[in-house]
Parts: sequence; C-alpha cells; structure tokens
Amino acid sequence: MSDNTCIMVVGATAVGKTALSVQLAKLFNTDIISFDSRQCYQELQIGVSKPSQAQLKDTRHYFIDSHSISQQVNAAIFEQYALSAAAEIFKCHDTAVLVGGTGLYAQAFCEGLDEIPVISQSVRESTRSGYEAYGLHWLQQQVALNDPGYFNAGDVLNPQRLMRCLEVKLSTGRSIQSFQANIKKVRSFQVKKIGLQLGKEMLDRQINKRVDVMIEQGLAEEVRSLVACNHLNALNTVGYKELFEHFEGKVSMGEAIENIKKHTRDYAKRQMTWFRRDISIKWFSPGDMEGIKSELGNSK
RNA sequence: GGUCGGGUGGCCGAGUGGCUAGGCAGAGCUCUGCAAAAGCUCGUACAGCGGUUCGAAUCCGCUCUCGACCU
Repeated sequence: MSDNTCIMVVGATAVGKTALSVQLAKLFNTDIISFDSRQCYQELQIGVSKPSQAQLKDTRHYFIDSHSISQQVNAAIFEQYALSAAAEIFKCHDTAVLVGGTGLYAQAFCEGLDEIPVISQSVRESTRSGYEAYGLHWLQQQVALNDPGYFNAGDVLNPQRLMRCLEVKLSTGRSIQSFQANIKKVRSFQVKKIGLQLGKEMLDRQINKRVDVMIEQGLAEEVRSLVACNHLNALNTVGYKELFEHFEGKVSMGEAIENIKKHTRDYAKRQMTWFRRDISIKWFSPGDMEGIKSELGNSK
C-alpha cells in the first residue's frame, strides 16, 4: 500500500467544514475534493454555500462548479469522478483533502458501491411515471409481483427504494438484492476522517445566520431565475424548493425563509445521524486546530 | 367581597362518563446509483385534593389560579 492519505472532513452543514478544509489544504500544500451533492452544480450559487471566490482561486477544488443541473449526477458517478481526482492529486502530492456533507458520497468514495448495470432511461421513466400516476400502492404491487424477495424484506413504504428495486429488476431481470454483495472495496490510499461538531444551540444559530445572509445576498433572485428548472432533481434542494413554493404563491416570503431554516436544521440532524455511526471519525470542535493537527500528525 | 367564564403533554388545539384526536416544535433512527433525497419510530397530558361511579379529562364539592363583569 502506498503512503497516500486522504484527509476527509465531515460534519453537519454550517459547522465550518469549508474553512478547515482550506486550512488543511494549505498546511499540506495540496488540493481539495468536495463531496457535496449540490455544490458541484454551476447554476447553484448562493443557496449551497460554496467556498468563496478567493478560496477557489487559492486552492484547487474538484467537484465544485464541475457539473450542470441538467446533467445526471449520483453516488456512482461521484465515486468515479472523485477517484480519478484523487489519482490526479497523488501524482504530485501524498495527501489529498476531502470535504463535504453527503454521507453516501463519502461512503462511495471510501468503500465503493456494488456494480449494478446502468438502467435505461426508458425503464427509469416508466417506473417513475407509473408511481406518479398510480401511487404507492401500485408501486408496492409491482414490486411484490416482480421481486417478492425484496418486497418481503425491504422498505415497502419508501417509494424511492421501491422504484429503484423495480427499475433494476425490469432492466436486468435480476433482483437488486442479487447485486448487493456489500463488499468494501480496497483503496490504494488510507483515509483519516475528521468530524466537526458543535452544540445544537450553536449550530442552529449558525444555520439561521447563514440563511439570513443568503437572503441578503439575493438568494430569492437566484431562485427566481431557475423557476423553469424546478422539476430537476438538482433543484430539490433546501433553500430552493421553499422559494419555489413562495413564487408559486403557496407561502409568504417570511414563511419560505422560516421553512428554509427548519429544513436546514432537519438536514443537519440527518447528517449527524449518518456520521455518528462511523466509528472511524475523530470528532473535534471547529476551533480546535491544534487537536486536529496533532491527530493528523500522530497517526501518520 | 360577589357573579360568570376558563385552566388539557414544550406550544397550539379537539374532546362533555369507557373506543388513549390532530397539528406544530422536539427527539431517536434507516440508508448501495435522485441522498440538501426518500422513508420509519417516539408523547396516556388533562391545575390540586377529595367524592360519585364497575369506570372521570369529562359529573359533584372544596382549594389554587387566570380572565371578564358587578358592588
């Protein structure tokens, strides 16, 4: 195994990951790979809290502004993208910094995803439109019929999982379970995970502040300019969907802003639920640069 | 001092003798190709004390408390 190391910074939204990642990149004189499922889109700016222009100029960032909202991006695509970015970085450095809040993407990068054939667009479309037209009950019936094994074991109230199961079966003729070997891939680098953590009150305060600043910076205008794209998955994003509701006349501006704050809190909570169970993460408070440095130094 | 109303879980709010509303906020969790997504789970609370009753948040009495009005 090589000596190459990925330092991975994780934590809830608004906790201060970006600042730390830039500090670490400077410290190790290297580049950054983001694993944030929304910051990769060029069209999304104010609402997704990207690194500043100065930070982007100073430090090379991968997976920031790298895609368009009209492109398909998912965990598997990210895995390939990030692995090749890491290989690129390791040509000249022995350390890469990763930073983000999308747990599934982090997992895909560290452990890989099982190989499942690409699903044809037509199968995907028909599965989706079937659900939209006939509802959950129809979906459950289809899964019970086509993949009873999954139906009996699976999450039958979760439409997203059911659709995935159905499209795999319809497209490949095999149950999705037959692909899920759950084998962790071996990487040619080691990973050190640094978690950033703040008390609930502090984090809520930073979330509220961040949202207020986004509004001041003109988030509403940005969202208005994207109304025509509101059906795209990339726009199913906190900060955007709430303002679409406002522009559709469903809620007042004040309510939309409150909803953004609430949904950001919910999101942060889900992120922590995900990261907490990863025992390889070492947790620090955002200001504890000394602790983080010694952790990275000692274990090397 | 008197009369009349009220007091329901963190908040809002229904319930008028047995069938544990509901909403919001909050908490816990799941996670293999849409993940800033999608989904799951969690509150016997009825101001207090006593009584009636097989059974009371619901009826009766007293106490406390909030409000309105009266003298």
